[in-house]
Amino acid sequence: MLKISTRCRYGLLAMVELGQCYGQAPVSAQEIYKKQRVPKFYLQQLLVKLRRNGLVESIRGTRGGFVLKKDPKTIKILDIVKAVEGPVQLISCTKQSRDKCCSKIKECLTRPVWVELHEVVNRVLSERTLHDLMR
Amino acid sequence: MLKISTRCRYGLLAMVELGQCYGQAPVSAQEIYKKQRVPKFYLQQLLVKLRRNGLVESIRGTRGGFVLKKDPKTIKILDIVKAVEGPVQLISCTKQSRDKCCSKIKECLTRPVWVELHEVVNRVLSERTLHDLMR
DNA sequence: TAATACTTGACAAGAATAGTCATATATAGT
DNA sequence: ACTATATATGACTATTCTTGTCAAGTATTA
Repeated sequence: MLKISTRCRYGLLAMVELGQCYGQAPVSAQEIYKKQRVPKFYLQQLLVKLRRNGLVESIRGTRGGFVLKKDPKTIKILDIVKAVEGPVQLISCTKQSRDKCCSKIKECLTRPVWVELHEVVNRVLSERTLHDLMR
Repeated sequence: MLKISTRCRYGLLAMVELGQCYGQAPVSAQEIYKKQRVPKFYLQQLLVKLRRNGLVESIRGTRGGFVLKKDPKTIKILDIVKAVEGPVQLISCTKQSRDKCCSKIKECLTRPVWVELHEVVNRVLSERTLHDLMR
C-alpha cells in the first residue's frame, strides 16, 4: 500500500521542531515528544539515527538536547527519510543497485512504471528542504 | 522504505501477459507462472482479486484461463494496484478520508510533503495504462 | 552530588508480506 | 459418462517489518 511509516512521520516531525529552534538553545527529546505526542522511547531511537547520519547534534546533560547540524535550507527531506529508514528504494532493479536485479531486466515490460515511480518519489523528496516546511 | 510489494509486481506482470493476448484465447494461470517464474498459488490468489475487481474474466475448464475484461488502453495501472492491494494511501489524512485524520491537521507542518508524495504517486499510476507497457 | 538528558543494545507484541495447500467446482473433449 | 484441465474458496503458516518498550550506563550542569 506504500504507506508512509511512523518512523518517517515522527522523524520529520522532530526535525521540523528542531528547525523551528535553529540557532537557539538545544531542544530536548522530552520537549518534542510532549509537543508532538509521539512515543518517548521510539523518538529517542529516531533521534539517534538522525545524529548518526549527521543531521543533528546531541548535547548531553542538564539543559542538553538536540540541535540541527546544518541550515534547514540545506537539509533535503530525502536526507531525513534516508536517515531513519535507509534508502528509498521502491524497486531493487535501479541503476544504483544493478546487482540485485533479476536477469530479465531488458525484457521486463513492467519495470518502466516502477522505475518512474521510484524516480518521481526520490525527486519530490530531494527537491523539498526542511526549510520549505517551516513558517 | 516504500518498497513495491510482490503482490503489485506479480499482479502487473500477469496483467501484461494477458494484455499481450488480448482478443485471443484465454491464458491459463499455468502459462503465466511458468513464463514469469512467479509462485503458482500466490499468482492464483492475485488473479482472483483481479477478477473480483472486474479487470479480468475467468473461464473454467479445459482450455480455460483468464482474459482481460477491458481494452488495455482503458486499464490504468492504478486500477491494477488497487485491485491487488487496496487503495494507494500514503497517508491517512487525505481529502478522501477526513475521518482518519489526526486533530492537528491544520497546524501540521509536515503534512504538505506527504500529501504531495501521495498525489504524485497516484497521478503517475493513473496516467499510465496497461497499453503503455506493451510493445 | 543530584538532577537532567542522551546512549546503547536488547527485547517483544502485533501486523503485514509472501506463499502454501486441500478441497470443491466447472468445462471441454472423447 | 468420464477424464483431464482449470479455476474457486478459504484456511493455514513462516518470515519479516513495524512499532514500540525498557534497563543500565554515560555525560553535564547547577
